[in-house]
Amino acid sequence: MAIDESEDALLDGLVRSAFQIMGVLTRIGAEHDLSLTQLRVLGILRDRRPRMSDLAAFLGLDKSTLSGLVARAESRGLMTRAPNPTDKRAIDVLITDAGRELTEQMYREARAVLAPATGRLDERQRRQLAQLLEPVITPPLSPT
Amino acid sequence: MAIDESEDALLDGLVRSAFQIMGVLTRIGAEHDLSLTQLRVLGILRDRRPRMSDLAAFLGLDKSTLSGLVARAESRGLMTRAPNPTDKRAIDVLITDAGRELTEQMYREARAVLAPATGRLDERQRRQLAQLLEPVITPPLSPT
DNA sequence: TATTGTTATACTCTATAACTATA
DNA sequence: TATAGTTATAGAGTATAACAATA
Repeated sequence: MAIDESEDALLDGLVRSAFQIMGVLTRIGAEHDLSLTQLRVLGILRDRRPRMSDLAAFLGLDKSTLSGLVARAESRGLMTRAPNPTDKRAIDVLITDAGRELTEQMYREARAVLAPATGRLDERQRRQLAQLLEPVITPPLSPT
Repeated sequence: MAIDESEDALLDGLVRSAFQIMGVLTRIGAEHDLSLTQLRVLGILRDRRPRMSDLAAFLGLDKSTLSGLVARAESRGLMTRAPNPTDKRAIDVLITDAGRELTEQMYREARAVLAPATGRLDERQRRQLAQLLEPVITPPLSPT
């Protein structure tokens, strides 16, 4: 079987861009006393209201890890817990208004920090890059 | 000032693909008892021999953090430390043969895990995606 | 019985501060 | 004086195991 160079080159590019993006998000999160995972959860909660166990599964974390993470964010007023309407065992996780505002601010900061990088592409190339990434990305949690 | 949709869409795609790639690398690293950072350092050392402080700066970590990280990897035979030839204060970090083999194995594993995702593009699209990512990526440490 | 979530515990990663050696 | 690296220490993130409540 022949070696597929295009896959190697793509993997390399994806990995390097991933580390770069993670570096930016880690720093922006840290400036607001948030871990990368907390920042990620806030991003997910912007348009979803998952139960604890689904969120843990999607993040690849143990449910006990999420208990602590949500508790810390809740004590800061960024997330809330609410009983799931249909399953009395389950707890839904929700973002608060303050959490939403903070998330959007951090997103704007990330956009500004990465502007020099994304600006090396013209608008047509940016659209094309976003389109090419789309099929590669795993679908996120279904809404609800 | 008008909102630039193409930048928002691109940022969103980059962030989501970054979390996906990080998830894969984190899991593969964990299967080999390596943290994501250790995996990343091994990747960097494949073709570089940086001093501790340059590596720490590039990774955005404190030098004390790197001391521990390299010590743990050294005790497992994956990296080595050697005095810098020109500055007696400095220590260079090198990958060992065992470290190189492990790194390449993990890279192959990542490639296999991501094959279903990258395979949703044809070869021409993969090349195009890799090319579009290139300008966005921050240049890594200069060799040596 | 199986699943959801929490708590107690232990380990790893990370930064800060204090120190030694060299520039 | 400033820089390179190490060590001691403390805080946050994570998983495992044991538990209570519900399906």
